[in-house]
Amino acid sequence: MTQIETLPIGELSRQTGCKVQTIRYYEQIGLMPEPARTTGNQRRYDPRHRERLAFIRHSRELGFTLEAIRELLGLTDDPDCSCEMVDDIARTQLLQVNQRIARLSALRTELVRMLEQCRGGRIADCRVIEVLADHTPASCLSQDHEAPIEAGGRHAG
Amino acid sequence: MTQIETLPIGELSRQTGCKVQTIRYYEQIGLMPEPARTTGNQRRYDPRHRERLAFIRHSRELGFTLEAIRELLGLTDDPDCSCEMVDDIARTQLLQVNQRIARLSALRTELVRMLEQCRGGRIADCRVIEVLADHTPASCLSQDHEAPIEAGGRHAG
DNA sequence: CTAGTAGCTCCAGTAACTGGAGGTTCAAGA
DNA sequence: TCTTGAACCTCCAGTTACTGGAGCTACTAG
Repeated sequence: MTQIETLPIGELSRQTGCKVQTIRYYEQIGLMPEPARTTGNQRRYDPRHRERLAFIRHSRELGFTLEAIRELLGLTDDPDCSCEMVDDIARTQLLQVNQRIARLSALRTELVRMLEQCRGGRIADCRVIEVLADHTPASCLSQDHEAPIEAGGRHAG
Repeated sequence: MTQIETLPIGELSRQTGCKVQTIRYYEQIGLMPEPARTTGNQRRYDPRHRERLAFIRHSRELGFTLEAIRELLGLTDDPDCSCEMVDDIARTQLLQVNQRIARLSALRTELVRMLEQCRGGRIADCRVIEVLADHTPASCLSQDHEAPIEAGGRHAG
C-alpha cells in the first residue's frame, strides 16, 4: 500500500513558511503535538500537523499571542462548544490592535513635527535632540502601556 | 556651603517615571553613566543624570531602540557635528512607525472582517476559526517583518 | 537603639523566537 | 557498497528591554 504523505521538518517548514527551529520550539512548548519519528529519530509530519501549524502561523500574523492561540486551539478541540469565547479572544485582539494604532499614530505625529523643525544645522542647534530632551509633563504618549507584540517574528536575514 | 542637589535612585525614579531597576539596568548597559556613591555605596544622582534619563525615556516613548538612543546620545556629545545623522535616525524611526501602522491597519481590517462573519453558533461552524485555519497564499500580512518594539515597556502592575 | 524603608548585588525570568556547536541520518550518485 | 553532502538531531546561549525576587546592608526618624 502507499503510505500516507509524511513530511520531514524542512519540507513542513517550506510549506508553511515557518522556520525549522520555530516548529521545534512550538513542539517544545506544547503548541504542536509530537510527531512520529523515523527509526533514525527524525520527525515526520502528516497533513494534520500542517493544518495546525498553518493555523498557528496565521494567528501569529494577526498578532495573537501564543497563549491566545493555545486557547483557540483548545477551543477547537470541542466543536460543540459555543464560539462565544473565540469571538471574545478575537475581539480583545482587535481592541489591542486599535490601541496600538492609536498610539503609533500619536507617535508619528510627534516624529513628523520633530523632523519638520530640523533645519539641518549643528547638533548644538538641533531641534530633534531638543525635543527628545524635553520632558514636559509627558505628551499623549506616556499613558497606557500595553501589549508590545506585533505580527511576525524578527527579521530573518 | 549648600551642596548641589543630589538624588537617591528612588527619587530619580519618581521624578522621571522610570523604575529603579530600569535605571540600574541602563547603567549596566552603559546608557547611563555611573553616578557618585555615598560611603555606604548608594547611588546619588545630579540634575545632569536626570536630564539624560529624561532624554532616554522620551526617546523610548517615541519608539527608538536603546541602540538608536545610544547613537543619539553619542552624537549629542559632539555639538559641532552636523545634525544630519540625528535626522537620519529619526527619519528611519518614522519610516518604521509608518510601516507598523500600515501593517496593523491591514491586520485590523482582517480582524474586523473575521468578526463580522461570526454568527455565534457552535465552534464547528465558527468563521473565526475557519479564517484562522485558512492559509491561502498569505494575505497582505506575511511580507515585511520589521521592528517589534513599541512605545513603553510592559504593563507595570 | 530600633524599626522600617530604601538601597545594594546577583540571578532568573518574560515573549517569541533565532543561531550555533557538535554530532547523526538520509538519499542520491559512483 | 561506499561516499558525499544536505538535512536532521539535541542542547544551549543569545536577542530586546526590561521586571521581579532573594538575601543582605544603609539610611533616617523617633
